[in-house]
Amino acid sequence: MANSSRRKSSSSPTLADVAAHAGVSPATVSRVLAGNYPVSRSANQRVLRSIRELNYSANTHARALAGVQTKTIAFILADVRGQSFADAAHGVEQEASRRGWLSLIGTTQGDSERELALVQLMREQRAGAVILIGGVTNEAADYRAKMTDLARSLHSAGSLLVLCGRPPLGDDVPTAVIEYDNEQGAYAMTSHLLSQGHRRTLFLAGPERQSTSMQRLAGHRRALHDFGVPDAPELVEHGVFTRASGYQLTKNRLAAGQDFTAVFAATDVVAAGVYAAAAEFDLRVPEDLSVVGYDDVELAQDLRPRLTSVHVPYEELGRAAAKIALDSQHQQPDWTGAHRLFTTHVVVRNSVTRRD
Amino acid sequence: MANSSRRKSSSSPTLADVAAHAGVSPATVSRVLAGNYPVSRSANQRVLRSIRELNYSANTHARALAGVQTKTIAFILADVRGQSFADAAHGVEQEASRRGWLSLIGTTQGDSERELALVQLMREQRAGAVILIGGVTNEAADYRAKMTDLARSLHSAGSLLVLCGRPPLGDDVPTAVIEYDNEQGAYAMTSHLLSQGHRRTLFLAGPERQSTSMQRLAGHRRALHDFGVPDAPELVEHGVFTRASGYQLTKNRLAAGQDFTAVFAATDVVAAGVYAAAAEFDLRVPEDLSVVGYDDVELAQDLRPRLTSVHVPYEELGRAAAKIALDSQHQQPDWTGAHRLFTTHVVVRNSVTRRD
DNA sequence: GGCAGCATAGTTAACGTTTTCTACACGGAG
DNA sequence: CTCCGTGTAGAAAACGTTAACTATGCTGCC
Repeated sequence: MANSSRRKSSSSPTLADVAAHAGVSPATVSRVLAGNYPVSRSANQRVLRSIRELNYSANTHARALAGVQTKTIAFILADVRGQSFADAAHGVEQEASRRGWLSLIGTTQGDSERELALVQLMREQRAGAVILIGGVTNEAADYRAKMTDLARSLHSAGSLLVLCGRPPLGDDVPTAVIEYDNEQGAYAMTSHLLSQGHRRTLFLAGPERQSTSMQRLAGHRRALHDFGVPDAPELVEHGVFTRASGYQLTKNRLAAGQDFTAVFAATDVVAAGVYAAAAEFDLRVPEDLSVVGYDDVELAQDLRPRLTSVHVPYEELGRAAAKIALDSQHQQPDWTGAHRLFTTHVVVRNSVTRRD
Repeated sequence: MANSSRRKSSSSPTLADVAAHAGVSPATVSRVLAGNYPVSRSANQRVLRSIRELNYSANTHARALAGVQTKTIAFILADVRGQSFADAAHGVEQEASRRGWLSLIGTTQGDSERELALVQLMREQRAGAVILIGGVTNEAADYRAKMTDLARSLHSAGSLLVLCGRPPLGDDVPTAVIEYDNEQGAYAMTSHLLSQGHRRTLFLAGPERQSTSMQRLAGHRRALHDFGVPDAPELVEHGVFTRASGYQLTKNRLAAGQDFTAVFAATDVVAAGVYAAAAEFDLRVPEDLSVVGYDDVELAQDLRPRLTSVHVPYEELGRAAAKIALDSQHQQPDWTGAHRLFTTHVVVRNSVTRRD
């Protein structure tokens, strides 16, 4: 009495199955579901009951194919384990779910090839918007060209590419950009260090070709220059944004003999590594070594001494990105890209001491 | 010369557009893409060139509708910001991408309604597998029934529901289960505390109806019982798995007068909150108050003193879940559910002192 | 020299929705 | 008593792929 199709007895029921079960046409079922067309009370109830009895759920792909927009927003980041990006992801998620959108997270592990592939994938999936969070690792012309193409094709498909915490692709590329002042934050932090008398600061940067890393380093250098402190290339080390990296780099430096009074870690978790290395060499923070970080994640308050850091409003950044992406849905197709810049500021805690 | 369709001049090019541009039939283009059928050298090249020139990308929805399996694995967790789940997510991601699958993360914020909706959504999206990580918040019959239905319908669609770190739904429900010994870990930790002479331990549990929280509490109670320590309901507080919760709960307790020598926090980040509260009352850890946590995330090593915690192999958990989910793809449809149990163990650091 | 077999190519029917178009009663107004 | 909205229903055409059929020259074998 129930299903007449034999071949797919084990597959999910389709709209046609529901229609047959309820004794109406497929169109009527679709209408009950959409609720955008008058359907008689009795038909409505029968359909609803059949849906429940057959445990029917619509096939999103068919639905998408028929032209219904998939309310999906994608955001792509390097690694979920980084507290800062997780915060941003949370912001995106929050804003998206508030509007009834589904959000998907994809991770690149810092690989720009994988990043391109993911954006491409999201374009194929017809995501309503794609948000890219975090610095760019690859500034090769080839990469830029490909990403530009993707931005254009996303845009022409009614979607939008949002660049969050990374440099724009160019004025003629249809993207929205959300930035925070990386360079300025580092400038302020280094100024703070200098004002406390630190003339030799070890800067633990991120990867050498990573935009976030380079911007922070640039801010640091500019402050040094403005304060008339000569550039000391030997006081810059490149690593990755992990605790292990901070630990290893610091340990190596300390083993080679300490010739700096402070360490500026590119990230709070890197700073945690610095703390660990310092402890191993029986160096007290901040008495023997001052340490500062960047991002101001929760961890900064749990380290002892509490870590002086640069605050970045990651969650808000994510929320703003989602907001722009979602708002663009109702805009004209010729909508011109938004550009927002968030500010950063130094949060002073107890990890820096005065030196003379 | 290029596109003849006018209505959709701004939309993405379709396979038919490519075919027209290359002067071949749609089928040939599809074959070039799939590479599962002989195509002449010349046709192949023309198609490839047209694809590049038109910047074509296949519509996943149409593809999925035509029966091609979407290589997508979904994993659903409460909150990306939790370090432990992020680790698990990383494990899943790692394993999935290793096999060329895309993984999507969805978050529930601990809301079981949202969890059901997400699984439903993933079922609609025809995900190859759905992994649920973390404890269940709702044990209502209604919830169980719905999740059971979803598991069945996922299974009958050739997909699989993997329950990770949460109790099974029942023997007759087609799911795979990955667990870790929550109860045993808590038992071991409380035993450790008792062996150090702590007779009054404040247990900071998670939400009252949360399986992980309840299992840890059960282990704690069993140890108490086995050591002949009378049950003290006033020494159990329920909160959530955040630093703020641990901080507030401990502060309240401390303000009311300390009648315990140790705190067992349900989670490392909760323990971080305990540290903060203790510091505010000028209590030294562990001299004045011993503290232990659960999960053994990176943070445990950054707290001072270093936190004694129960190690849970989250990343491995995630990897195992993905492995089972992906392996099931090649299995018989009547494949019976796997069940794996990971063990946990106490990692002793410096946050507990002896009491007599 | 007819014909099986093979390498290519095109036709066409799914796949499961949504969304026009039609279709048909049923009232009430002229 | 016709005619026209109006409320409700079904038929059928998209949507963009894939895959199962056909269709066509060839090559080479009896």
